[in-house]
Amino acid sequence: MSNTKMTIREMCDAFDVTPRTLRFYEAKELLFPERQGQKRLFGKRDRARLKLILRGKRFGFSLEEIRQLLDLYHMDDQQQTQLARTYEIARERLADLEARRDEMTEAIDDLRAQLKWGENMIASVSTTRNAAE
Amino acid sequence: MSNTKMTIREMCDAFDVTPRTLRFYEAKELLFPERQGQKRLFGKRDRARLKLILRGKRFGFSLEEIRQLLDLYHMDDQQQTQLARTYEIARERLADLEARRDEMTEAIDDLRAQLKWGENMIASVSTTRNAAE
DNA sequence: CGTCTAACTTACGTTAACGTCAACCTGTGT
DNA sequence: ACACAGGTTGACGTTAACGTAAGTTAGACG
Repeated sequence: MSNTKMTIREMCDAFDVTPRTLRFYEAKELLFPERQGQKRLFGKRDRARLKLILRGKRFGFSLEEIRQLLDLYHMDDQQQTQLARTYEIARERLADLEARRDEMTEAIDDLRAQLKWGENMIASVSTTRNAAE
Repeated sequence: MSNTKMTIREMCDAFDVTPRTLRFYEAKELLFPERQGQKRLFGKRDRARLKLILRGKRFGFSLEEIRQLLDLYHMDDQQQTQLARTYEIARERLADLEARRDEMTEAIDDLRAQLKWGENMIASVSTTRNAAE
């Protein structure tokens, strides 16, 4: 089930990462698996976190930056004092993301234009093939 | 002017990078400044390249991946043989970028929802402030 | 000519994010 | 009881992307 605790190997298979990576993330306080004896058990919370971690990496965030982002998703209790502060950080991050997405859209448009140019090139080359010599 | 060759320092000031970074990029064959004596001179082509490099980095691409992307923008002559192949790679990259942008949009929506929740939290906290004790 | 300044080369140092290896524990099957 | 599969903790190795320091060279200027 989706609410079952998973072993480290199940996690690795599910998310395509190595055990070392999961232990590393725990050491860096990005994940907090329970312990049954000395073995790790990853619950729903950690799976959600890992998903966000991997997503963040794809966006080029460092693990440290990701850790801060994760805290935003984790403020279910306490932290009333820092709540407003955290909220502000979240707004900045959002602005960040939006700016990056816009820039990415720009890049996509650039590349599209480049492809258009490439198509013409290919067409030109195939029609001019042996008219040069 | 925009078509003047720039010294390394001018480049650094313009793009906010260090000399070491520019030399490093040259060593990795991402940039190809001319040489006047032993000094480097960066022309329009290298400025365009550097812009794309920095953009790529913001998207989380490695320098090696960026180098391949740059080659797409550089096929002005020769390479007729590999043109079609290069074109295919470019299409894949484009699909890549679009997928990432979509995922980023998803992340943005998630974060927006989270912020909404945070607003309610803040409101709730400030009205319930001393009703607890 | 001497000295500055800006660039250069060479080379070793650093940080992040894991990989890899050795040695130990522990539950399960035979 | 014994082996073994799967997990664990160090601890050292590796790669990417530069930082940094030391010594060299080349043109500008008083």
